[in-house]
Amino acid sequence: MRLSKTFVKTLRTVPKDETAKNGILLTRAGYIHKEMAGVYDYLPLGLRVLENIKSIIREELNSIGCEEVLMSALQNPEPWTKTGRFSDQEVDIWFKTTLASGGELGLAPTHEEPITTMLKSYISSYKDLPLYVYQFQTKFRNELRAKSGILRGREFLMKDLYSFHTSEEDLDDFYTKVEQAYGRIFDRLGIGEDTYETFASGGIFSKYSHEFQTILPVGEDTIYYNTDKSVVLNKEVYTPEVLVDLAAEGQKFDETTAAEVGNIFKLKFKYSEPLGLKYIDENNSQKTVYMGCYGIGVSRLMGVIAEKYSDEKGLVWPETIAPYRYYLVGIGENGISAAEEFYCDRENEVLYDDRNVRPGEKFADAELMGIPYRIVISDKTLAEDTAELTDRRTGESQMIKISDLMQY
RNA sequence: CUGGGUGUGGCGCAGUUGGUAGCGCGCAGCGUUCGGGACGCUGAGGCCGUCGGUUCAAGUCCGAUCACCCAGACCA
Repeated sequence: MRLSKTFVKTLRTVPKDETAKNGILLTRAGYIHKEMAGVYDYLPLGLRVLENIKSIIREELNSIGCEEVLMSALQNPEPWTKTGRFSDQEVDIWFKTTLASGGELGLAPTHEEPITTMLKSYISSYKDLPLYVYQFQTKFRNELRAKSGILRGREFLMKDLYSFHTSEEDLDDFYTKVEQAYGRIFDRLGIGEDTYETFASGGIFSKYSHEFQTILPVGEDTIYYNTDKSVVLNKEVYTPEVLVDLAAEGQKFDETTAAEVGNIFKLKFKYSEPLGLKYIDENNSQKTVYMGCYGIGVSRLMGVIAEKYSDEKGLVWPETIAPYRYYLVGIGENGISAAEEFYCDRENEVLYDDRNVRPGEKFADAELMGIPYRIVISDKTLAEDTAELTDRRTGESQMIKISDLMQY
């Protein structure tokens, strides 16, 4: 991308209505634009980060046999009524609206009901199972109070995966596969070190669920962990009985705040039963499908990573999700034409600052935007037949041969 | 939802005892600059969140309402 051609601009001042670091930096660097509280637009750079996060998740889920779909955001109340979840007393974060003809609609806060209902059209035999279906989808939740930049929005992007099985053992097996896939995903996103699989309350049909919590000062959850972090649990289940359950009684636990980036549930029959998702087994008898669900907050992850990877100068994206790998600056007539030559055919990995502004401004924006590597080609470096390569994270520069650079 | 705070050009702000809006950044033009957010000159851009009231006169006073921020509660 040529910076001279995009509508996005960086801001020197801190927006008045952002106080969380992720909101401030992402806004200043031109990744997001706020529409209203908890509702954001993703600009070209922000969209690329989101897409990079999605790609990593997609690769890992596809590798364990998941299939991607895209379901509707508008919700027919009927299946939700069957599970009792269309009630505002049950689920108090619905956005609801009416059809021109008078009927009521909801904007999906999650998708257990519609996917269970949808798959009734496709699952009839044990031969159809297991099945793992996921999507990246905008969810709507009418939060009483949106806050913390993109960490807690009313409209946000989520990956939700649902699995369907003929037995509890099969559900357990797949659940383990997802746990492992999630571990790989968070590693690749650069937050593996600080992300813990955490015991949390499980709802009606299973004792516990698991959350993936990333340690973060502005996180909304409180978690407890033992000395070697082999047992980590959410405050909501930090009770003597649970510690006994986990064979961790008497151990010393420390407290910290964390942001929930993923949550996995063994639903079993919670939705398949009331919605009638059944199959015929080998003996020609009707059985109810076992289900699991597995979420990852995609837009929240972008905020969490922005919070974690940043310094006083701006963002510092991990290479795996950075919108571009290189930030290119040409200085002087010859420097600029060499930069043009390098940029040619590398539009997808190079953010080329071809604006007619002074170098200092470009350097400042390169740092604010958090592009992993900055390449500067100037008449001065060309005199040595080199270009300067600077690492955003360490700030260290090295001179590389122009001929080597052009090989990249 | 409870408590506190804030709404004035694209962004950040000032605006006195009520008298018809100003600064910095940004933006446009010209010139000088050009490896760490340069500078000079010229210029464009706002019925002051919204509605109502008081007044000869309201950004300023009164009432209502909406939005945004923070803390808390809530978070299927």
